[in-house]
Amino acid sequence: MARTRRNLCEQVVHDLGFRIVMGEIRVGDAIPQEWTLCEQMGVSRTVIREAIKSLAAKGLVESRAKRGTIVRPTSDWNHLDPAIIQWQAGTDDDGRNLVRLTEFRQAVEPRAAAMAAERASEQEMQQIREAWEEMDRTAGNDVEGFLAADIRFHSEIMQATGNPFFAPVANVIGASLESSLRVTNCLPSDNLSSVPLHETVLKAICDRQPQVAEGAMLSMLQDAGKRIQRAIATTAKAKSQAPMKSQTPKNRK
Amino acid sequence: MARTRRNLCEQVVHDLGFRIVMGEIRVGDAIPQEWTLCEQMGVSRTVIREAIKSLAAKGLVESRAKRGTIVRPTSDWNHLDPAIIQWQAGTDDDGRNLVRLTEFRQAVEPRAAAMAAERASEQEMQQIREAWEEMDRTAGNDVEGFLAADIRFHSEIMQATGNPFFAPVANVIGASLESSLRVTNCLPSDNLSSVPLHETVLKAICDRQPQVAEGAMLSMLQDAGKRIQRAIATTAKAKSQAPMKSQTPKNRK
DNA sequence: GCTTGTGGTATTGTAATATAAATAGACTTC
DNA sequence: GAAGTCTATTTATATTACAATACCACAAGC
Repeated sequence: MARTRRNLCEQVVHDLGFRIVMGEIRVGDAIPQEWTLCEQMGVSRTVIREAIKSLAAKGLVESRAKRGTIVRPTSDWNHLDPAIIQWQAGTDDDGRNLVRLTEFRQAVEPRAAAMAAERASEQEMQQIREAWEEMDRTAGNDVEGFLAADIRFHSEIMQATGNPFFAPVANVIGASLESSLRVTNCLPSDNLSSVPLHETVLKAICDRQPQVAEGAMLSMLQDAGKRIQRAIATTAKAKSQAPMKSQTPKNRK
Repeated sequence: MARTRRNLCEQVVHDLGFRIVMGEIRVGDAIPQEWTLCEQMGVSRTVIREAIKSLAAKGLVESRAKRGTIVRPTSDWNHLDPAIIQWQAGTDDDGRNLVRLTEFRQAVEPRAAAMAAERASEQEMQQIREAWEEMDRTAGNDVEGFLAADIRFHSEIMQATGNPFFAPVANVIGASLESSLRVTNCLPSDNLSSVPLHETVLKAICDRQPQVAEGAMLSMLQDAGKRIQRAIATTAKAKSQAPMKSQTPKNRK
């Protein structure tokens, strides 16, 4: 699916990675051996091997001579790797993954906001403020632009913690917001309500009030979590109400 | 340095990765080109390329034809990757990295403990309990064994959240505890005091008391944080007091 | 002078092939 | 039947060749 990637290797990584994450190859099982993959995908062994090295670096697989390349237990996967998150989002038909993403954010972001309030530099506060201004500008009309600004707002806060271990959380935020947009299927006007919530967090950080920032971030995320739960419940109901209507094949352009 | 790794590629990954993380090659700069690395390390281009693919998968570098392979900004690094954490620990001479590790744990683990209390399965609770029993058994005599059990205790809690996005946090925990052991340089008897703290967390999880688990985990980590701060302060003072005494080469067996 | 195009060139990307090392599984030996 | 040995298969490494790409310098045109 999707457009051709920058090079062959990335394409193979994406293809194999997705097949593993979606469960086509189960944990502990071996993926097809190198030559088989070469023939299946029409590329040289060099490309296959380099792709497998990429997947191994992400913790997805492990290669050993003669035994083949086996899929490692999911607890070893680097779940915060952008690629893995993307592949998982692609298999998230019932929104369960989105719930987990949000849950993780609720655990991490409040404290991160507090830390940002404690020691964001002037420049970092400026970055956060600019992201918020962009949200304010695009709310109500430009859904794509608002999404990008929203992601940037939260990512800048992670940056402002001054602790690099928070950086990978930005990947979760991005995936969560994108996925959320798809699931809740909201109107541009729905964004308007979240602008003041973000403003509260922004002000608390700039005023160096960690407690306030933490609380505001938490309630913002809990609010988002509730919206997602509602959206999932309704789509699940819609599905169970009309399970016999083939697959709604019509209005897909 | 260190013993030879499983294969050539891993050795090269480790070597290059460490050089990048320690800052020998700065962000934005290009690493030596493939042939140069081949000659420097005495391996074929195949090995170098596969190693670079590994590093690229971890977000450390990015290759483009003709431009070379450049080091990506640190915000793109997968800071929760076990290898990167290990390399960073290797450059952490002043304990600043350990402080960051602990800080991150303080942000994540309390909520994780609460989640575990909410929905750990019987089996998961049993795993946590077994880890604690192992801590109890080794405290006071077996430093290595206690460390392993401690790591397992916290990792099992991450597992018990039921949310895979918490899994990579286990890497931070492992590195933090190992590094902490080195920095605080504690006696086996010092472990005795942390057993009851862990027991409180264990009991709260098994009794399904999220609030209690969260609070207990937080105070445990704050306690650890204080100990680390103290240890760093004293070593820093020791260093500044005697900066001319070559490198204390003596009592290292 | 400045922009735009054009080709040379160095570097990574891909391919093909050969050989080495490792190991699962069959086989042999006692 | 247990332990060691052999063999075949698969990954690991090496080598070579060529393709694609993008930096750079130089030339052409405004």
